[in-house]
Amino acid sequence: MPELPEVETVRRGLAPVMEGVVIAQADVNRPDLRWPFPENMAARLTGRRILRLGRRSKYILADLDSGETLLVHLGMSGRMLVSGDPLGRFVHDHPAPEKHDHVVLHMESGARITFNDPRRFGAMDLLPSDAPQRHPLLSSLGPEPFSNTFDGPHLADRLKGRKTPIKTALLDQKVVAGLGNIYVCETLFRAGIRPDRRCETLSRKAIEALVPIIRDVLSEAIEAGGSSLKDFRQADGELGYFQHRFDVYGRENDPCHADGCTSAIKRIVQSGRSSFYCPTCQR
DNA sequence: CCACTGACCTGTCAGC
DNA sequence: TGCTGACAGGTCAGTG
Repeated sequence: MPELPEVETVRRGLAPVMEGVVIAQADVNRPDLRWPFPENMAARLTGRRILRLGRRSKYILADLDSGETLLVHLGMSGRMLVSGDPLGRFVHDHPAPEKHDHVVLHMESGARITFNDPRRFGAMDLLPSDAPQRHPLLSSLGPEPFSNTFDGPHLADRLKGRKTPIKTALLDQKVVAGLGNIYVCETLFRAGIRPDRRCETLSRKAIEALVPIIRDVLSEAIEAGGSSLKDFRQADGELGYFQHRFDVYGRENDPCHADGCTSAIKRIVQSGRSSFYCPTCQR
């Protein structure tokens, strides 16, 4: 579900409750999510202090004092909810257990982190902290959108001559990490480019101009606490608010937001996924 | 290497 | 009310 802004929002919510704190107990309620959990995951988490909570693309990475890092992916419907923090930053009482609470971390502080994922497209794994990039899920990821290695020339080189639609290319995590369906649609609206436009027909200048737009869209979404459609919640259970600012995503037949434009937003399906765009503003 | 398809799961909603 | 089918934020394996 969650794209980079939602994952970053969750990470920021979890960090004050998890960083520097020992995992007193780990409940692992089933053998797998999308893939089997690593061997003895509960035992490898129990008693370990979390040194730092990081993020790479849509993955949350918790460095442990054992030299291992816990990798968490929220898939489409995953949530990580905090309850019962005694320091009062999270006032929520522990909720009653729910159907899809697959992993529960009981922190030494009294806080509890519940991983709930109805569709089970999420994942957890343990990897060596000193070489996270060797993990198969991380090894072929492209640059982080906010890093210095993601810039106009990189993107232009990466897309040069490709016949694939720009929408598909921006969803490709090897090109840039962290974009998903929502933020690609919003980016292309701001850029004035139709989602079905083939990369090879775009000028180098037009491709380079996408870089600051991608950063703007993502940082505005992080600022708003992500986007809540059906499932997404921040770590404290609150909704995100960026969905109120969508220009195109989910707005089929609604009026275009651009000044003076009287067109309605269109929806098309590209490689099995919906794309939304304004047929007048995007060419 | 590139481009496309189907698969993994469950829940929700629209339409009949 | 109840059934059916379409659809959902992601990503991988398999095919040509």
